[in-house]
Amino acid sequence: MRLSHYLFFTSKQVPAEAELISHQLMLRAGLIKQVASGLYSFLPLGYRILDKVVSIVREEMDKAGAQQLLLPFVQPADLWKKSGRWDEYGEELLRFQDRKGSWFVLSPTHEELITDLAAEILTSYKKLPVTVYQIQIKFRDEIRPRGGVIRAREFLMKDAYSFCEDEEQMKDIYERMRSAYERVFSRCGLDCKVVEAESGPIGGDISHEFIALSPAGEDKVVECNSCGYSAKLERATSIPSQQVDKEDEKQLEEIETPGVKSIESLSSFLALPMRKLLKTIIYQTEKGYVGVVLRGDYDINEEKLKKLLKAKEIHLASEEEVREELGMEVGFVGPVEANNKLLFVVDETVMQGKNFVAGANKKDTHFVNVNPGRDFSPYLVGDIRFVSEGDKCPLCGSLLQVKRGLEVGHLFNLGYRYSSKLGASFLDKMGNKRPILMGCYGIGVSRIPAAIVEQNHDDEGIIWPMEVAPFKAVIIPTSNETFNFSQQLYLKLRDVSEEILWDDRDISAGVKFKDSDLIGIPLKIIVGNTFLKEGKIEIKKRKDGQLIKVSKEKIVGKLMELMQYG
RNA sequence: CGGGAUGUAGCGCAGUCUGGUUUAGCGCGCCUCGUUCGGGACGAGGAGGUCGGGGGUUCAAAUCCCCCCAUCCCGACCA
Repeated sequence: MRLSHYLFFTSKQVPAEAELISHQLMLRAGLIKQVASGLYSFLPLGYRILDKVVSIVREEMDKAGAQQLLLPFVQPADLWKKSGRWDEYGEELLRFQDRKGSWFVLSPTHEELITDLAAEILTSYKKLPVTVYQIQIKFRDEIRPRGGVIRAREFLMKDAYSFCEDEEQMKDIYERMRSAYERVFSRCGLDCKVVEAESGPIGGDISHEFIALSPAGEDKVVECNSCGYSAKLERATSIPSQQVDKEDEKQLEEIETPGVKSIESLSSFLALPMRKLLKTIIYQTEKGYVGVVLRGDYDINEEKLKKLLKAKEIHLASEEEVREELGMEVGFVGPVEANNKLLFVVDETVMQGKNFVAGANKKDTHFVNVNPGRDFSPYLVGDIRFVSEGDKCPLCGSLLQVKRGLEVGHLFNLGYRYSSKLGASFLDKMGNKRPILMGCYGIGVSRIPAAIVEQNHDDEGIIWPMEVAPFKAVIIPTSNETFNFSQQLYLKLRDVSEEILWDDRDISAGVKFKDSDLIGIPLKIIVGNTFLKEGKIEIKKRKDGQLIKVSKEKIVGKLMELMQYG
């Protein structure tokens, strides 16, 4: 491809709207262009990258035995009503009417459609198991799109669905998908972690996420360097940093704390570390009000709380509710002498401590030397906190680290949630009607290029791994004297690979070098002074700057080798 | 949804507070000519703007007021 007529542009200036390095570089290299909030065009260079990721995904899915199909982007509402998600999905689901007034949605995901399809076709155990996938546009009306293509509203996703007879088949396919994912991400040049995850609104119990580690990531991951334990922060457990207080239980005492409402201010007011304070938070649940008690240095994990309580809906009680219905004072809430008013759920770390400070349920008053068991009794004790830096690994006891990352892939065992609601069942060997066991496996395809850039860049720009680079090499003539030869070389190389660009633009060599490095082309084929003096063509690697000189007779072979093995 | 900010040429910005010689500027980019030509060259000339949209105030509005739209950032209840 000759660059002089290629639809691309580069920019020295950092676009004002871009915060993340990947977003900035993708805009500066002219890979993407924003159309509206969360909507992006992929320009030819960017599209070639995306297309390579798509090919990798397709190859690995096919190898794993999945069959590609294509489901519509626009779906009728009634399927969503059947599955219950018309009401559950919320405002992220974009709904609209056609000219006849029928309701439709722009697909945020395709479980409904695929289950409906499976219900019709997969009626016998003889067909199972089956795995299908598609690479399709999705639309989620995100509250706040951010980071360019990292969190866009319209995005490209690979979603696969498996249909199994039983858990044994399910496990087999789940594992096959998992190793396919490992190959996909490693071919993309991504450094990924597999972590235990929450399945969120999609449903299901077993779930793993593939996280590309990056400080720009939106997700937090807990990991142990010595035994390899890793999990999403929401799900991670730990051995608390301070195990058991050895001190004696002291006399309960009331103290005045005028206007001291937050843990931070209480900590500095009393000159005590946050872990010696108790925070008590009141939730409204379908079982009534629940007081949640945690050490001051931990944050509450609502998902864990929900599970422990076996509650469907929980939300924080408002200040008015706390004051008017419970007669407690916000800022000074505590578990002591309050068991008659509400139940207390207590984090396990609290039970190991002694002589805490807690709210006295009176304005401007706290108790000191509060001891769990003696001064209040919990209704439930469990792990309801987020792991924090400095906690110890639940498996081996080493220090845990909290890191950021980007979710690029997700595996779910969906169970029977969709098959039972949408009537997808099959007849087993015995002639019994049973619901199909489903799995669902996503890859955020259009987010991958951004994740790669996050992990592969330097001050000059992007450094594409060979397999996803938009072009593998660019021929750069540095002067008029070498232009003609560069053209001959281009014509010759064009016959063996369409992965080579020819920078035939009438501009100075410096600009060509800079552009090539910004865009991230792995190899520069430089035809310049060295060619005029020594008859040698230079090949310079983007990654490490290594310079290789070759004669024009050997250039094709050497290039083929480098393009294949990097 | 709450808070903060921004909207002026393809991109990055100044001008707005204090309305009037501003024909609305500057840098990058773009076009022409010449000199350059191995890491974002230089000179000369040139094209490009309904100042986000609508309404209002005024002799006069990019500038003041009202409404709308768009975009970005932070937060979404940790008492």
